[in-house]
Formats: sequence, C-alpha cells, structure tokens
Amino acid sequence: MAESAASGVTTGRTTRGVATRRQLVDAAIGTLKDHGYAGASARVIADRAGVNQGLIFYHFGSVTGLLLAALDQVSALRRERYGAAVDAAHSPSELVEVASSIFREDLDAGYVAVLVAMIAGAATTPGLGEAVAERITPWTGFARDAVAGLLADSPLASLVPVEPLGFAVVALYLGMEMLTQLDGDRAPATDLFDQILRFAALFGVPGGVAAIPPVGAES
Amino acid sequence: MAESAASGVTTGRTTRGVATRRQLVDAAIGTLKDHGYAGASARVIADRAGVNQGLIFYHFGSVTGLLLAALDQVSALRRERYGAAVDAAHSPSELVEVASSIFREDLDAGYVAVLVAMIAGAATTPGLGEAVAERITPWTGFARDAVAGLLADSPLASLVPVEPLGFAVVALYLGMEMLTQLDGDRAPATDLFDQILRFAALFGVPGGVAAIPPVGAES
DNA sequence: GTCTATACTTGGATAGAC
DNA sequence: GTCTATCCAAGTATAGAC
Repeated sequence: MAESAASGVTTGRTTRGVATRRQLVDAAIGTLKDHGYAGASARVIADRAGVNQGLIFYHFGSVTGLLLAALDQVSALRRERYGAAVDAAHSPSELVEVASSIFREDLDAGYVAVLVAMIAGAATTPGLGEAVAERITPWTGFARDAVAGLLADSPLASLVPVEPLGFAVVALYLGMEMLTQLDGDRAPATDLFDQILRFAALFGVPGGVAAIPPVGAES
Repeated sequence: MAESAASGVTTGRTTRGVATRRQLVDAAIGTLKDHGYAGASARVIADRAGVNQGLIFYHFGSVTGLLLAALDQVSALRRERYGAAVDAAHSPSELVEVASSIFREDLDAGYVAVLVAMIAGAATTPGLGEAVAERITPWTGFARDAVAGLLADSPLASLVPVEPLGFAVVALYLGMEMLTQLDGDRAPATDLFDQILRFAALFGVPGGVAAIPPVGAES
C-alpha cells in the first residue's frame, strides 16, 4: 500500500486527486455560468480552480469530459431539490409557486445556465449533442410526471397527452432562462409565472391534488 | 472620383467590397448554424466565404461585429416571412398551423439556430448581451401582437395580459429549437404543435379572427 | 497516481502592400 | 478603399518529473 490510505473513501485514488477533481468540477460550473461554453477553456477553468490546466486532461481526458462531469453534478443537485419541492406541493397553485421560486434559485446559482451553455456547445463539439441529450431526457420525463400529477384529478387527464407537455415545460423553462440571462431583467419571467399561477388556480379543487389517492397507493 | 463608379448603389463603396461583405455575412450565418457561437471563428467563416480572414476585421471591425450583422440579416429575412404568414392566417387554428410550418422552415434553414447561438455567445463576449437583447425585443412584441389578435374576439381578452404571453411564446420557441437541434428528433416538437392546434381549435369562431374589426379600423 | 513544464495548433488583430 | 502577410495571444494536449 501507498502512504496515503488515511481516508477510506478514496477507492484506490489518493485524497489529493479527489480534492483536485472536486475543485475542477466546481470551477467548471462557475465558469460555464459566468462565461458560457465558448468561455469555458481549460486555462480559465484551471485558473479559477487554482490548479495547473494540464490536470484537466489527466483527470477528465478533455475539457469536454470535465464539462460533462460538471453537468452531471448540477443535474444531481437539482434533481434532489426539484423532487422534494414537487413532493411538497399539494395543489396546482402550490406547484406553480414552487416552480417560480426554484426558477429564481436556478437563476441565482446559474444551474440552468450551465445546461443552456452545454446545449449551445453541442452545436460546436462533435459528439457532445448525444451526451447532453441523454442527460436531458430525465428532465422531460420529470416534467411530464409532474404535469400528469397536476391533471390527475381533472377531466382533462384523458384528453391531453402529457408527453408533449413535459417537452413544452422544459423548452419553456430553458427559453425563459436564456431570455432572462440576456439582459438580466427578471420582470418578464416573474410576470409570466404570476399569470400561470392565476391560470393554475382555475384547476384548484378543495383539498388539492393531495386529496386524490396516487395511482397504486398502498394505504 | 475613382475609376469604379459603375454601379450607382454602392454609396462610396466599391462593388467588390459589397460582394465581400455579402459573402462574409452569408458564411457567418451558415457557420453559426452548423457550428454554433464557439465554432464561429474568423478563420472558419472566412474559409467558408472563400476570402482572407483579415477582411472580417476590415469590413466589420471584429468577429462579433460580423456575427451581429449576420443576426440582423436573419432577423430581417424572418420578419418579412413571419409578418406575411400571420397576416394570411384568419383563425387561431390557421395561425398555429402557420407557426408549425414556419418552425420547420426555421429548423431547415437554421435561422433560429443563429439566434440561439448568439444568445449563448452573449454569456461569453462582454457587451454582446445588450446588442442581442435589442434585436430580440421586436420579436417578443411581434409575438405579443399576434397573441393579442388571437384573443381579440374572446372574453379572455380583458382577463389575460398579453405581454407575458409574448414573452412565453418566444421563450417556448427558442427552447423547442434548442431541444430539437440537440438530437435532431423533430417528433416531440411536432407532437406539441399538434396538441396546441387541438387547443387552438377550441377558440375557433365562425369567420375566425378575420371577422373581428381591428382596433382603430378605418373602414 | 498525481502533477508540471513544454510542444504545438488555432484564433484575433493589424501594419503595410496594392 | 480593399486586401494580404505577419504578429502575438490563447487554446488543447502530452511527455516526462515526482
């Protein structure tokens, strides 16, 4: 064994390498957020992480490899947050309110900016499109399921296919992020959420969605 | 006077320079479409145009200057097309059908891809955000007016503010373009348009929007 | 396994030729 | 006014040190 087996969680890798990888992933997220795909070069990211730029190629094979790792990190973080938030919402109105506050969070932290930058980068870098598409499919599925839960207690449920709605929700969310980031003005997005909230209130039934037993409930 | 005053439309500029500028703008549009913002370098564009890359800086000051000229060109082309199409649509259903076929056109020609690429590039290049934002404002206004025309004969007109809807339409359109371009699969977008079409049919009144006199009509 | 110094390529911009 | 040859900065990637 080598001398640095102190931390048992490093699975054959040294603690120092783990720290470096984490620093690089965090710096990549920050760089994608602040400077977009075209601004996310090995040198800029490594400077931000405070490490030698060659380490990107050692640890991730290429800049693209690191950027995909950053995207994975963001996806995991947000998946957890969105899932908990949707579970906590018990009516269409609450769901929209939760979506609105999460949208603000995403803007502040730049999470969706990372996704948008990677989609844009897919046009430039061969092979990146497929990799990013794989990572987006879960999101359209998530949105579809959230919409399905919303419609479950409505007569619309049997009339409206939810698959296109999941696609629409993700597309709208991405588009709003792009337009908002462009000039930094959140008012249009905020106003739109307000209107959607008014619309969602029409769906409100006493007790809300929570009153409806979920499909396959066990109690 | 110089010797090359043959063509009167060149306003002090030589016909050769005009041709070069046109070639560069066309090549910039094609490059943005095929390779995105990060792939739109002076050399790549100039090669595509078949001219020396230094000419970009002479004629447009910088790569960014050329890309903005390309965006202006695309905006002008599409403005004409969209305007004519919306004028020709006489019912909500027709409007959605027209939007659907225009969306396909945009995908084929890469017009919206240019816009998406420039918005993405705004995150990278200082000052570009404002310039692109200026060029997008007309589109949200256009979408807002189209939606207003759609609602003009409906009781919803006084209930739903159209400003957020214009924003939503543009955001949704951009998001759909991004997602569709990512994996080249048009089915989700097509399905969504089909659903919107079904929804729009609910708005249909005999005679359609065309039967309603526009605000401030003179006849 | 981890990291640094170095090699080589591509990109933006301009001085000066025509 | 138009264009080309050239300069230097920034980019990716790797050979070899530790």
